[in-house]
Amino acid sequence: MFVIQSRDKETGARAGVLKTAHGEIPTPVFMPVGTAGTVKGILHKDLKEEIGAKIILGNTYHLYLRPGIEILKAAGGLHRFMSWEATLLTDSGGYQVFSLTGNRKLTEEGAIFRSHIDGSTHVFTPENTIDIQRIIGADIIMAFDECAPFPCDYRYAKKSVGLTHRWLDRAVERFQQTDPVWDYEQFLFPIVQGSTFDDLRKISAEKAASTGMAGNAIGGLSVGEPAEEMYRIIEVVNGILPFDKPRYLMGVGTPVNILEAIERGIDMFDCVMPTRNGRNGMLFTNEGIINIKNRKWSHDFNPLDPEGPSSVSLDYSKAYLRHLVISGEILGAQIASIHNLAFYLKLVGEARKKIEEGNFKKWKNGMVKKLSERL
RNA sequence: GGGGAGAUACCAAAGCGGCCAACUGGGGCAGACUGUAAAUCUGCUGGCAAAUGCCUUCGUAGGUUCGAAUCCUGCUCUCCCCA
Repeated sequence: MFVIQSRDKETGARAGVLKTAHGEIPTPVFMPVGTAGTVKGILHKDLKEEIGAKIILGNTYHLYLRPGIEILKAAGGLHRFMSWEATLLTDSGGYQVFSLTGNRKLTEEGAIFRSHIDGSTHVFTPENTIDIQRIIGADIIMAFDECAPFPCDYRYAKKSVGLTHRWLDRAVERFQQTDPVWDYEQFLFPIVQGSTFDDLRKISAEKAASTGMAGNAIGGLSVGEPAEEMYRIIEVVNGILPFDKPRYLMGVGTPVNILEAIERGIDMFDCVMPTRNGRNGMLFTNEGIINIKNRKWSHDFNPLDPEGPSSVSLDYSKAYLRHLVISGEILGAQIASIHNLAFYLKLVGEARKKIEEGNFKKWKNGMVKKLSERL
């Protein structure tokens, strides 16, 4: 499902292509997050044409609660339900184990959740999250894990990793014993955990690799730890994960985080930052990061981004977007999201090009400096 | 002409003797957000020192009181009802 096409000589960066039943995806790739079966506020047409997305995410926890698997099954799976014919990846709900602390209880069997919608109780297990993801029908599905918080003491991290590994065995077994509900192949990715402890991360990477799945993911990062810790862990883990399989760094991150991770051999990314932060007025541009709500943009009638990653970046001015976002207008959220996503996709696309051209390192260093700028 | 109600910081609106530089909304300013419980959340919003402090504010001019946005008197203005 994955072919590496070129490698950077100075770094661990690589360019490849990811193949699923719903298309070919050049890597490195950024995957917009569409938790509830929608990248909030964005039409699929814009996702494809303006942003250039070939793969987006869905979330098992959210889709299971609403609309529910009965409807998703009746609809013919999520692709059909949401009319998205390109590739889909679903997270298992593992992250909700982390973010819904207080509404959940962990046991050996799985996680007992309280629905954030109506308070009802549900249980997620490694097995039923595979079953649910079979029905949802994403091309790439994730193992159910525990995403440990940061900071987290060694004892807890070790215990947590152990649980995640036992859950992984069960998920792989269920995955191998079942067939896709729909007529195409699905791939299961294990998730490496271990907090910020190198030895735990090593054990976890070995565990993930040993499953022989088509790709691997690194979870439990960008949860509050310093960026340098994250980069170190990526290096440790990528030293062990199979080289010829795709590596997915879950939930990361800022443009700089992504470039640093590409340099260390990551192929896939997802993050809510371009959409959520965009809705809240944060814009990633070729000039630097801007808070469009700030007064200083009130009379700036220049395009959002003169280098225009998307047409909206050129069609609308900073002053206009500021007005829309401050007024709470829906269009503001849409324009900001489209622009930011296009920016992210273009950035990783550019990284790919530089890897192929053999001058990734130099380009990356220049970009990191530029992208750290706060305007 | 007669009767009644009210004037509070950018706006709206509480407060009706000390705990009031003054509740709360809105607006304004800034910040946060990393496998989306998020079109959400947080802080600040009289001036100056910016920590404990000091100074000027509640239509206006006086008064009562140890002490007033809060009580009394005059004045100005606004709104409502009846003629």
